[in-house]
Amino acid sequence: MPELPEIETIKIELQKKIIGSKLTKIQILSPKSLQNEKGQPFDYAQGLQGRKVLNIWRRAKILGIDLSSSLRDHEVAKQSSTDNNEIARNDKKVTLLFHLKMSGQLVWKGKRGKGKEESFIGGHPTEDMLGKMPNIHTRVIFSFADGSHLYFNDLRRFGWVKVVRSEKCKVQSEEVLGKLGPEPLEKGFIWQILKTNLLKHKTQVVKVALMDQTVVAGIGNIYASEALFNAKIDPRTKVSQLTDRQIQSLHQGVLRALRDGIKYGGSTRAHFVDAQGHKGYFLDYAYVYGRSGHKCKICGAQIKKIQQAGRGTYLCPSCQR
DNA sequence: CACTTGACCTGTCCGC
DNA sequence: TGCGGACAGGTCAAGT
Repeated sequence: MPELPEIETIKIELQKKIIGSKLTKIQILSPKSLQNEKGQPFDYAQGLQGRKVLNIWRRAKILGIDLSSSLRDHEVAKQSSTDNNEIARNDKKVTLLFHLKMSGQLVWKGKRGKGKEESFIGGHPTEDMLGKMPNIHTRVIFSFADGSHLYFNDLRRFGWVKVVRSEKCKVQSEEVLGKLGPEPLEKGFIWQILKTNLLKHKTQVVKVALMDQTVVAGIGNIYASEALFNAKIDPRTKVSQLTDRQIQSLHQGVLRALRDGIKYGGSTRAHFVDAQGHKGYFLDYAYVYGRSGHKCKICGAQIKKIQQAGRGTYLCPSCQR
């Protein structure tokens, strides 16, 4: 379920696990999944070996892992293209960018302390989440000097990992990150900003505008439905019809949905220790998403599912009007 | 220009 | 049980 809260949780957990670790090996099981800045296959994995994890960050739904410059000199691989060598020059810092899209997962497995096996998973939920690793959906494996591994799994192969120059991320270049609006959980995201950005899409329906990454970064189909429920706004309302008061509620609704997502989705599902496999995840706590036909947790009315811009939207016809 | 649809992939679930 | 079709959390390009 990779929207902002899931990526945020992965960020926090991975920070605990791999900052300072040295990359020893990268295995590419699906060549299209590991890309260079241009989106072409990155075939110079050797250029990443020996680098250390400096920092892990998130922007919208993108996770970034900053790597140091290479500690050793590398022979230029004969088979690799010029482009890829340029990106992974051994004197330059590089960053791994991850986008999980619909079905991506990041799984970390390793031993900490006295040989105790630990695992962590974040992203799309599947039944046997900690089953075999790697499995048939594993696309890239990153191995570290301490014997731990980070697995990038992606059933539908929409997701990607990109190797980019760190300097491009510092300036938040559109070229590598895409066009992104404000980070909703940062201080500067006040309701007036939401209003200004929404009003650039006056004719659109509010739910569709909320999912536009240039309006607010990181909201996908689930949290858009949940935020509108929290705000008691009908998702079919045109942006131009919204009152200031409604935009204020929506602003609060967005924050609440995302924070709850981090609280529940994050901690209950994404954090696994000793393969204990908790089953609950954010959708168990959702008010409307995925609950069509069920009773509204607030008023008891039947939750309805409609179609907007080709995507499912869930609402409570009684609470949201 | 604004908005919708299709494509990218592979899997699951539901009805017949 | 088997089979076809609809559907799935994201995003970009192409089409209307």
